[in-house]
Amino acid sequence: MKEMQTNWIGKSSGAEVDFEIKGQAQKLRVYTTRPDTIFGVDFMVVAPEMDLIHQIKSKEQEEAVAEYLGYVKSRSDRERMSEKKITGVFTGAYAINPFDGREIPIWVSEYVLAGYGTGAIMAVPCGDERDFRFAKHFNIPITNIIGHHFNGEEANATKEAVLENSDFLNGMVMKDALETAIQKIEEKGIGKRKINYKMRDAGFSRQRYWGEPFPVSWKNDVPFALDESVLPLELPYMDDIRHGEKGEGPLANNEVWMNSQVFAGGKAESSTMPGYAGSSWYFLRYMDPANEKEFCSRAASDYWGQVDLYVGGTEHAVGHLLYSRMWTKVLYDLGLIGFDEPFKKLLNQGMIQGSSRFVYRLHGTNTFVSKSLLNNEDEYEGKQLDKIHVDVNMVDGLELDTNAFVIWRNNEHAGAVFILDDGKYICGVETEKMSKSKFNTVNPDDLVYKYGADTFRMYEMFLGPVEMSKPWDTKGIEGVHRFLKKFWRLFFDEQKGKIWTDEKATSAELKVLHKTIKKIEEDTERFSFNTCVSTFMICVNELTDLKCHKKEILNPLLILITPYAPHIAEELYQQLNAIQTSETNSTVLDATFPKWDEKYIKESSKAYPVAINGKTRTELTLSLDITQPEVEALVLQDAIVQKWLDGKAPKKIIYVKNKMINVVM
RNA sequence: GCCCAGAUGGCGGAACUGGUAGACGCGUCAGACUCAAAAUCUGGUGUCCGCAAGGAUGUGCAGGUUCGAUUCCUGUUCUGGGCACCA
Repeated sequence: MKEMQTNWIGKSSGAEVDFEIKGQAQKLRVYTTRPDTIFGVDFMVVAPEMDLIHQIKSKEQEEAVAEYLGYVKSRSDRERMSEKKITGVFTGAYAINPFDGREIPIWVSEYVLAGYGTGAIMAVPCGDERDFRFAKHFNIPITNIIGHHFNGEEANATKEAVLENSDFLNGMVMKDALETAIQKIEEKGIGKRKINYKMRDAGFSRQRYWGEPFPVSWKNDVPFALDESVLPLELPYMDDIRHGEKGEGPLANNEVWMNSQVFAGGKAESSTMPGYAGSSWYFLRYMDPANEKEFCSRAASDYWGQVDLYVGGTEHAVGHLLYSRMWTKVLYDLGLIGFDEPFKKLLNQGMIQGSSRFVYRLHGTNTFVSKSLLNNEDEYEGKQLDKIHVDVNMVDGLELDTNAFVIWRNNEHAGAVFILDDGKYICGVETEKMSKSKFNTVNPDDLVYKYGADTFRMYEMFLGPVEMSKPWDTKGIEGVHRFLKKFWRLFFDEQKGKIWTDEKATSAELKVLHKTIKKIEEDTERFSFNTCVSTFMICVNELTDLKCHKKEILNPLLILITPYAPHIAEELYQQLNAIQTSETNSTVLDATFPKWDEKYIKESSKAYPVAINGKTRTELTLSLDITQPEVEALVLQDAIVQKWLDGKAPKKIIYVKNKMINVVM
């Protein structure tokens, strides 16, 4: 998560170094994260957009350079990104290595980006894969400064190698040499340490209606901030929110707004702010929503403090989390709030994935082959196959409903021919992100309708640990539903109706209740919701066995289960306590969470597993305050232990209180 | 390619600090209730040998540490997610 944010900000540390250019006053400034490799520089590369090229190019290379720049211009950004062709041209100029005076050819290539660093790099082919490929492609000799770590076949970006051919860095491990090199560069006055950032998504405007309007006024193409007295600026109501004529935001169509007095003679900005503008700080506003003077009073934010828990998937790592952290830090630096991180704790819930289904079409035909007849997914009897997503709702398990498939999406596959296996068309399966384009989405409404929201909610929790991703599968939802019905039967009987009593609970019943409270408290605390559900199941099973219908037990249990099955808990709570809706404290949500008491749970003995050489052979029930010598005596008396010892004396007997006993022979 | 996460029965998973592997649920098998069905209840269910008692084996794979490893260490394979010319 931190890593994703770091990548997004694009923080990298290294140095900027100036290289003299042979026969010219100009210098070439490069940015590198690996100054330790400065003796391995075999060529320089400048981004095609840099003006410097025209100043340094030689007469002989002028034409070639012009031709290359023309070629680069003809390519779109997308092409440059997707086709990783190795292209470039020599400028005819040479840089001078400041340490050993070596002449280094300066090239131009599109693999270097103008927008990052200085738009120029020092290329070290033995340590950087891109540089290596470039050097190979243009036959530039490669200097090896890392000895056997470089095999001549591919670059090795290690920091662990001992440097060679590196003058004053010789014999040093690279990661240590890094610091030495930077110091030397600064000493010589030819460069300095530098930390670089590259925000990937810096655009802060959207051409749409919904979003906060910008509090600026445009005058002669210059934006001026509005006076604070006219804030907050509110989005005007609009019926028609189509784009403006030139693709601007919909606000552009609202003449009255665009020229409103608020903008003091200027024009409004037609774009609005992106979603994260508001989502980055709304939790602060929630602390003091009616405040007319400021976004949130310091007293309110000091009182409420940081958000205790942030639950979100990793997909929010940069979009939302990163920006709220930034907002918070800015507000903290301004002294407007007293904390510099918005959230105390982060919980990354896993993603519910889709289980996709595929059909296989013979390329260029309307014939589909059952997966079960294929040896691989690419071809069938020498013919190429197309692997196509099908709607999971037309597939029962793995078997495709071929009739539904034919009429799917307006008879798209009318006239389809199927090559079946034993009368069935078997689909391929893959687990992927749930997405409409993959036709693997399922609608939770159907399940809520059939089983109710409590069952659905509990089943989702029962699926497994929250932070784990897994494909959606409704197998097993019946089990949770049965549990809730069984829970209900502790209160109501189909014939007799209400069956709860005011009788005093037995110690066995209290034990069940209190160990449940303890476990639910602990597991909820560590977000282990799946084990909470199973704890409730165990509790209800035990109370059913005990035929316990006592209010003394059932009432605390209802409070306990409220976060897990809120609707059923509320309903039963109201009935059990004969609450009239007009009464105060009439909801289970206002009830006090039950506390467990050690005295009901405490055990005096334990059934210890007895192992011989680590393998469990029998069990011995022993008092918890028994001593080592007592244990040894009892263990040696045991018939099964004696059988395994076969007359020999054990080497030692390991006894771990409350855990186990192991006899080593 | 790089980074992160995961791998345990037929299935989802449990075992929290190294201490009875498989809790709980699904599925399945057998039985009870019923004219029948639904609902509900009882019992069995990792694999292999055995009538049983019992034994062997078992947490992706190969090693290691330990009296004892799903848990710790080294290597490796597969699956999912994210990033991807950022020097």
